[in-house]
Amino acid sequence: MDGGVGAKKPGVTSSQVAEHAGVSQSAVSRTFTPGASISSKTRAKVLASAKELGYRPNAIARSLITNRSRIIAVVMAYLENLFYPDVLEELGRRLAAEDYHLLLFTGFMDRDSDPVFDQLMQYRVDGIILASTSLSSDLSEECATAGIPVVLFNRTTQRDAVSSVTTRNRDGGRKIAEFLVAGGHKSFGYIAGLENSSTNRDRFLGFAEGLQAHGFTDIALGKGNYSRPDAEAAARDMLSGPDRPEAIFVANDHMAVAVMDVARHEFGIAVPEQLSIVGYDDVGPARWTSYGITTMSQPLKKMVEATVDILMDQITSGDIEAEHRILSGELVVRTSARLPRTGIVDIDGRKLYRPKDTA
Amino acid sequence: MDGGVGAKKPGVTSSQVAEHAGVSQSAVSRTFTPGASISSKTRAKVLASAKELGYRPNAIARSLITNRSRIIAVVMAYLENLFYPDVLEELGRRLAAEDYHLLLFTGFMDRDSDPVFDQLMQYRVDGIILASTSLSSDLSEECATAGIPVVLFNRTTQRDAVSSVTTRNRDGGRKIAEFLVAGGHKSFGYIAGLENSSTNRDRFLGFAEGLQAHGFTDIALGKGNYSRPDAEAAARDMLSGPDRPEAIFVANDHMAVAVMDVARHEFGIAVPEQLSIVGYDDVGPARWTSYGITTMSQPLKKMVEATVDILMDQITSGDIEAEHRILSGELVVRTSARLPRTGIVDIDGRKLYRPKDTA
DNA sequence: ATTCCGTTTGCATACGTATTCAAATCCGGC
DNA sequence: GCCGGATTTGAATACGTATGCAAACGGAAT
Repeated sequence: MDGGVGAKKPGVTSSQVAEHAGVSQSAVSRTFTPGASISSKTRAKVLASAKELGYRPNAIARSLITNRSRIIAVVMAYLENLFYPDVLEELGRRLAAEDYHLLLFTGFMDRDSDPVFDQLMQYRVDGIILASTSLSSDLSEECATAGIPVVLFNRTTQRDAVSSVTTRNRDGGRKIAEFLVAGGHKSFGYIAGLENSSTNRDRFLGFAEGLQAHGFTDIALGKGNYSRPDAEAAARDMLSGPDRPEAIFVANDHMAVAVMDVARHEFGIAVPEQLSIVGYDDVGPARWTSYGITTMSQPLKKMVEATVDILMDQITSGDIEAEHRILSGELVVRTSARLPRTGIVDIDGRKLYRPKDTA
Repeated sequence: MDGGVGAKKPGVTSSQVAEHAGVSQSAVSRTFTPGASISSKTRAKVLASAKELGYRPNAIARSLITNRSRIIAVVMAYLENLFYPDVLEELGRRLAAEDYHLLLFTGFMDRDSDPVFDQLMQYRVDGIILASTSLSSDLSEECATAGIPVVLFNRTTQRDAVSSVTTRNRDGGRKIAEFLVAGGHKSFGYIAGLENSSTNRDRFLGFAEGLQAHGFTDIALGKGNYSRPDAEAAARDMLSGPDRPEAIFVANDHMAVAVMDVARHEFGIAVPEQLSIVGYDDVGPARWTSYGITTMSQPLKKMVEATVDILMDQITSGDIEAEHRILSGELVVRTSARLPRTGIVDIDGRKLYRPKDTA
């Protein structure tokens, strides 16, 4: 139709290298296939010719025949929350180490990320990582029957078909409750993430349980939806009421920072003297001295490691059985919340909350 | 179970669909090729069969024959600087709109990103975006002869072979100098990014020029290398000297935030009363009320748009001629620097520095 | 020299799709 | 009912690589 446009140069093929080196195309292929049967002599010849011609194996053609793309699809949202760029970077590192590559899909918030699913499948990716996103049940079913491993990162689902990597969010929420109660607080608030996310549900559940164990049943609620503007609005609402809570647990640091800004600069509230704020994730800004957020850490590197482990296992074994890895974090104590009298320990530079009794 | 290892299920092929629909494989192909010659009747038949069998065109096989992967490689570093995740998200959006996909390579700092180059080329990507990274001259040459467009994002290079998208960093630096001089400051400091990056050079050049125009030739220097720890160290150094500057221009917001933390919380310096800080980028944290960094904005969306435009143009035209797009930013005035008496205008909610005379 | 076994090599084929070309079909106008 | 042009169809081939298989090779033991 359109005359003579878009001419990407052909590129050197293995046959051309073969001819130049005076060997068969098979020999060239074997030269670049680790563990293939080839003499060091012809191998040297091939490598010389390849270098001279500027040959590079065509991964596309290779994929077609091996039925392996060596590509992992990553679907990720909330990139403005620094936790996820950090995850992305670590994922890139670890996948590269396994000689896998990362096809990124962004911008699909917490709802099912079905729109990108077709794209994924068309590229015959070897695995899928869903960070802060999920998949409708029939699609995860489809992955299972297609033999493509799926790992949910920082989310879980009831469905059995897909694996997941999370931390003990419920324990984390409970620990935060213990910490705040031990700190002498008497009234509490919770600013939620997206309400239908498992992470948010579990954190709140644990928090409520922990408070209830000490007789506190009343929790002021706000909806932050993991978004900074929403969290600010929720904070304004919660702080302007007649009896504002003494302590607020915010579902993640990204929002906790926003809440702190609102409290200090819009309401002139001193943190932690007049208000305690606790977050979750232990993300970069939480450590900045302007904030110093007390927060439940998530072991990012271990989580990524587990994710890649699961994928590699399932890819090489061909056995797609849902596996759930649940890791633990620490309550990192900084300056955004009033301290309990006891239970704070100092471990290689970090202050952690480790009370004696495990309730 | 199947005895072998790693059995990804075969997947439905166009031939299977063809057989099921009672047509030829060509017909199936044409059904999924927009603008191909096919009757609506057979098209309907094919679509029905495709749906029933769960057929999805194999992008890998398609690439092999069209010589187009519809994949763009993005090499990106400094993901801990929120500017880049924002870029990434916008890139993802825009590429998806053009039905292209994003193969991400991370972790290659400002030096040439040659290590990943082989990987890129093996996947026969249709284009390459280098954000805060460069390529050695022979490799960019290789791209040119291979007909693969390359765009540098937020960097430039002398070499003609590759395109680039930047902002007027030199003008930006100069404007910041004007702003600070107009604000009555008498002594100045500069905390640099990576020294061999064009962005850093240009910003400093403009800053020095602007100061010199008003007779200031002495600038305290620190090396931040675009890294938070380095910027903190440089700030400590600069602020602990006997005559610390009244105003510091930090090469980007990511570092400016760190410098501000050090000044306020380690040295107890009031900002902006005792020290003015100006950054660059207008990234998320610069807007947070704890910081309120006065900063030169970079028009992120327009930059990304220009980047994708260049790529699409060059891909469809096949004409790889280096193109350099240079956009302009604004000096966004917040609370981290003392204000000049005049020149501040209010434009839909943002305060900008727009002096009358363009020096 | 001959035999035998292990290693290396080349031939042929397969992967799943797009596209060229010629054959087949359609449709309105006579 | 037939013709001509436009549209639609299918057979064949190509894309660049990996791999099963049989043939060729190499060297050591006889």
